[in-house]
Amino acid sequence: MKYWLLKTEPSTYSWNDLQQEATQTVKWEGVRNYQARNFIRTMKKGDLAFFYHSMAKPNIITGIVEVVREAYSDITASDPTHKYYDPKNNPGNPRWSAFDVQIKQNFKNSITRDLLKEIPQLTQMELLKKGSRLSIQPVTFQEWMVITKLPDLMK
DNA sequence: GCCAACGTTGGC
DNA sequence: GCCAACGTTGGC
Repeated sequence: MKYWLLKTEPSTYSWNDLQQEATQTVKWEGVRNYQARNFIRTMKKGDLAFFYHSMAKPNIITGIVEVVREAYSDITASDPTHKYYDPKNNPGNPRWSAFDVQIKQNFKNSITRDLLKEIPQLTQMELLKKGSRLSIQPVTFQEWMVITKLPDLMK
């Protein structure tokens, strides 16, 4: 099993939006970056991911989601009316992939980016690297273990 | 194949 | 709102 971090701007799609979904599941569409797409294609059912709010005040990890459907063709790329439309997409050989995630755990206390930056074991984390823009990032087992323990410590 | 120009991301 | 860093595009 692998671990991930999924970035989203809450003004676009938030943790609260996900909680409102009938099945607490969402199609993760609109990724238009090759590196992120390649990660999507390695995802397996049961993989877990942190749900991260970027461009927010403050930036936080809100909880954990589980991959419930593995990579499939992102149809928004071939829909001219969709904001994620990609005119260069070839529907016969789709260039972009989507996947589905479902809420696994809601952190009673969100973990702020500021807190993550204070943890010595996380200095190498992709999210915290200068200039890091990847919207889908692998998280190491060690990082995962450190971070999942934080909500309890914050009580 | 190089690289300048451009548009976007995203922390601060 | 600023601006550094990044990925993509396109002329050459």
